[in-house]
Amino acid sequence: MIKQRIIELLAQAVGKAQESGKLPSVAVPEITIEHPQNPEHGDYASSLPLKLARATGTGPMAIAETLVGLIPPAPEVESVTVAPPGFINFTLKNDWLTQQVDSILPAGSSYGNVELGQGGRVQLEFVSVNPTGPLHVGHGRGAILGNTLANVLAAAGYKVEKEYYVNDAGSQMDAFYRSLYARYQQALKVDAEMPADGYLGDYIVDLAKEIIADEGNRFLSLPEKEAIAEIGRLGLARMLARIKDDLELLGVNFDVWFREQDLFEQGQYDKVMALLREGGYIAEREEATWFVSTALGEDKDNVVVRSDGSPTYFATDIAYHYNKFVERKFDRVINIWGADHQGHISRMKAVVSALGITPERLVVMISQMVTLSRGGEAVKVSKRSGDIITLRELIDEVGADACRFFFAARSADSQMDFDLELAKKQSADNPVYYVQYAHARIASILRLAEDRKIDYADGDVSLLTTEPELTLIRRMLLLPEVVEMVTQTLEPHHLAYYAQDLATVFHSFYKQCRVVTEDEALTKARLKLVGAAKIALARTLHLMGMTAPDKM
RNA sequence: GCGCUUGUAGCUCAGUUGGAUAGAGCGCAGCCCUGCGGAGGCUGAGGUCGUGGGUUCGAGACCCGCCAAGCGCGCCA
Repeated sequence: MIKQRIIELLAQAVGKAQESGKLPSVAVPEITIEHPQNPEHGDYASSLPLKLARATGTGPMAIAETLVGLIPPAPEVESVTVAPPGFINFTLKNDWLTQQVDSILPAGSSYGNVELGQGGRVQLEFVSVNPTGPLHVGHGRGAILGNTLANVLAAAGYKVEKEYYVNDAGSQMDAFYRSLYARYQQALKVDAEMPADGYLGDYIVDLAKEIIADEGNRFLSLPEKEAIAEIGRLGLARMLARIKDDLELLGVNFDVWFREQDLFEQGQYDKVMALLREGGYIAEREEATWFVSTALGEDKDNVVVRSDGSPTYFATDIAYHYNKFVERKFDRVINIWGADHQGHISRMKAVVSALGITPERLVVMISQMVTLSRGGEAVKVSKRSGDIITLRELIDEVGADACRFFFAARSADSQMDFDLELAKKQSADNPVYYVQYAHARIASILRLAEDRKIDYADGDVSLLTTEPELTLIRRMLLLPEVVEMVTQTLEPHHLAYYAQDLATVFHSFYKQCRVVTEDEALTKARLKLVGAAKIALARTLHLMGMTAPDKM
């Protein structure tokens, strides 16, 4: 990557300066470069002299001059200049820029890949909604966040595994099973009351009817406990299938669906509890079993086994994370949780370190709340009451691509209001279409070239000399940097902004430079250029899980 | 009360981890179709970056206080 190359050039200059004594041998801060906002300042700029000035007690301008004199000539770089109060500005060579078109074209759908991960194994666990009801829009946000991140990490050279943790044990599932049983009975004209902690949504009624259609009334004759277990199993399977369908509509899929129940059946729960006990992290008190988080600096201890002998969610989550790190040996685990789980993070980190795992290997991202409104009026959301806007309704209204873009374009840690009216309205004039339109326009140009049987494989990219052409190339070259940034910050929203930026630059180029003209040589060169732009746009859209249409 | 997150243009949001003149989309006021897709291009108006201090060559970003919003602080998950 060119960015890395510039950093190396700078590092070399610093090394030489210190060797020759032109620069005191102080510790050199990490060399960073950035894109100046003013294009007159070149393609890359470093404020290294300003930072070195403090440590060396020398004037930043003098340091900058010294370094610039020691930067070796490079085929990529046109000029290196000093600018007050102590910046070093790099400008790239035009021929080098145009040559990049010839390297993007063969890269194709792998364009944008970087080697950061070195095959490190990363697990991304996200959505993981209790299968007690359909997904709603907030879950969609987490799904898109996780899926986009997975795509980017894979592009950065990590081995990524996407996982959905199915909470098929625990009291909430129990309430779901009992609710379903009550609805089942009611549908068969048997007097039954909904449990006090039951789920009231209509989808349970529908589920009960589906089960009756398939299985009839045979569960009525079973003892209640057995009937609930049988119906529960069927309901769970159906609920999971619906969740899977909804996610697939969004283009989100998982490599592993991990069942909470397995932690018990495979003995991992017992194993991890024994480990914690050996480590002295377990205390018995008030008839319950506690994880002594306070020993690790937490505010309070947490119950792992209730006084009735049943494990808490926290307890199984401990076993689950033991499984991730120790049994399955992921180098890094990224969990995406909803904002309401935020209080769970620090005790999870504490318990991970109690198990002897470096807590830095666990990253928990919080996807903030999505509130809903209709035309500015808030919509209350509650799964219990059944008053929810489902993810599926949203997809039906605005389409999967718009959903993907809309959610991915916002940073995870600021909460967002989703105005359903606005989302609909925006779908006619949405950045989604702006970006996809750029791709379709290029496809149209390439179709024209094909119709006219123009073979541009031998196009000479050095003919691309005008400002709109070079700007477009510069923007395409940013994609690997964006992939790198998203990988480092775990903030996929940069991708959405890049997509818009790239599309803007293309549309502007399109207005100023006609591609297919009488000038055969220039036509071929520009066909190569837009071909490369198509590759960059398509890759960006695909990383976001969106389609890159050739026609709209 | 304590913890996490947020506060930037009328609205929705970026701001590359402390750099040069704070940006985009929508909306608003205009302009541009003799040519590859006008779902487009161009110009303009619009900002005490919640607030008060501090750190330094330099702060929207970092530290402290305050204000406001959301979430959390269960033997729920």
